[in-house]
Amino acid sequence: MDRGARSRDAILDTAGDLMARHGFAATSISMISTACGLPVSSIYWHFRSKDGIYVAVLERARTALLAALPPAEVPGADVAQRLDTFLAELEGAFQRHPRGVKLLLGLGMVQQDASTAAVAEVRHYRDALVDWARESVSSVFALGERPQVADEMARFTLRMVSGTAVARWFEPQTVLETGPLRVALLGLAAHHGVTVGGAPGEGAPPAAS
Amino acid sequence: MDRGARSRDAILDTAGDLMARHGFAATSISMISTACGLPVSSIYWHFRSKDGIYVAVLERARTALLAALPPAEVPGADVAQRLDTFLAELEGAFQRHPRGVKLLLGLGMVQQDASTAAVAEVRHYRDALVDWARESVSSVFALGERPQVADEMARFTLRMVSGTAVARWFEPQTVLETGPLRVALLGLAAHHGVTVGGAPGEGAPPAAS
DNA sequence: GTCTATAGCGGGATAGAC
DNA sequence: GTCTATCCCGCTATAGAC
Repeated sequence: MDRGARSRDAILDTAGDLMARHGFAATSISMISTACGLPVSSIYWHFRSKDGIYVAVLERARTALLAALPPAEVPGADVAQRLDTFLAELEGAFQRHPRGVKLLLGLGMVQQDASTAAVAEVRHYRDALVDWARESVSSVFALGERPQVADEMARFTLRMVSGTAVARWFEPQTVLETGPLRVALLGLAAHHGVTVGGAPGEGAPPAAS
Repeated sequence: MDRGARSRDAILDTAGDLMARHGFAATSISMISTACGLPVSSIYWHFRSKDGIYVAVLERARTALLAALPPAEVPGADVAQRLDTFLAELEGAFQRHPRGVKLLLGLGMVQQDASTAAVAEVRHYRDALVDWARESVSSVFALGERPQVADEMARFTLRMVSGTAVARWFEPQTVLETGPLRVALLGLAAHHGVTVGGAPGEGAPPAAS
C-alpha cells in the first residue's frame, strides 16, 4: 500500500472516531488534522470537502459493520438453535462495533443540513441494516411465507438495538440484553401463530388474535 | 406576562426547535436570532452563553415531557387493563412530543463537548424518564416485590421507545408500535412468572426458567 | 501527495446608546 | 430589555512551492 492510501486511511480513521464522539458539525477539519498529524490541505486533497469526508466515513462504517454482521442465512436445526446463534452474533457485533451504529445514528440526525450525497449514503447504510435484519429474522423463524410478520419482528429487533445504542452513550458499559429480546421475539412469533418447534420454556403457541 | 418573559419564551421555542432539528453544534446564535426576530444581544442578555440556552432548552423539554406523561400510578382493575392504558398514553405522549425525546437523544450525544451544567441537565432529564418508566411498569404489573423484574421491563420499554424515536428521524411518520410491545411485555412478565390475571390471548404463564 | 500560508466568511460574545 | 456596531477567533477552503 502506497503512502497516499495509508494517509487516506489514517484520515478516515481519525475522522470516524471524532465524528462518532462529537457529531459531524462539532468535528472540524483542523481537529482531524491535529489528531492524525496530516496537514489540512492533504485532507482536502483526498476528500474534496468536509461533506466528502462525511460520505467516505459513512461508507466505510457501513462496509465494516455489514462485513462483521452474521450472514442473513442463519444456520441451525430448529428455531431455538437459530435464534440463539443469531442473538449471540448480533450481540457480538454490537459489542465490537460501537462506532458503526453511533455514526449512523449521530450522523443520521443531521440529515437536514447534509448534502444530497451524504443523505443518500445515510439511507443506504440504514437500508442495508433493515434488509439484513429482515432476512435474518425471516431465516431464524422460517418466515418465507409471512413477510409481514418478518417485517414486524425485524423492526422490533432493530429498534431494540438502536435503543440500546442510545442507552450506551449515556452509560458506555451498556450491553445488548439478548435474554429479554429472545423472550420477546419468541412471544411475538407465538402470538402470530408461527411454529416454534421445540423451543423450551415458552409454552405452546396460543391461538393468534 | 411582561415583554421580557415573552421574549425569553420565544427564544427558547425557536432554539428548541432548531436544536432538535439540526443538533446543538449546528445551531448558531444568529440562526436563532433570525428565526425568532430578536437581536443577538437580547439572546445573550437572557441566557449568558450558548450553553445557557442549551441548558434552558433541555430543562424546558424535560418539564414539558414529564408533565405530558401519564402518572406513574396507572389506574385499572387488572394487568391487561392497566397495560392498555399505559401503552395508549405512552403512544400519545410519543406522538405529541416529538421534540422532547429527540432533544434528549441529539443533545445527549454531544455530552463530550458540553459544559458541566449541560451534562448534568441531560442526565437529570434521562434519569427522570428512567424513574418514571420503572414506576409505571411496576404499577402496571404490580411488581412492588420484584424490583429487578420491574427494572428489566422498564429498560426494555425505554429502549423500544428510544429505538422508535431513532427510526422516526429517518421516517417521520413512524409511530410507536404498541401491539408488539404489548405482546413482548406480557411475554416477559410470563417468563418471570408474574401473575397476569385474566390477560386474554397469551395463555397461562409457563414455569419461570 | 504533502507542505506553508492565507483568503474570506461566519461563529460566539461584548460595548454602549437608547 | 432591546438595539447597532464591532471584536476576535476558528472555520472551510484554496494557492502554489516542493
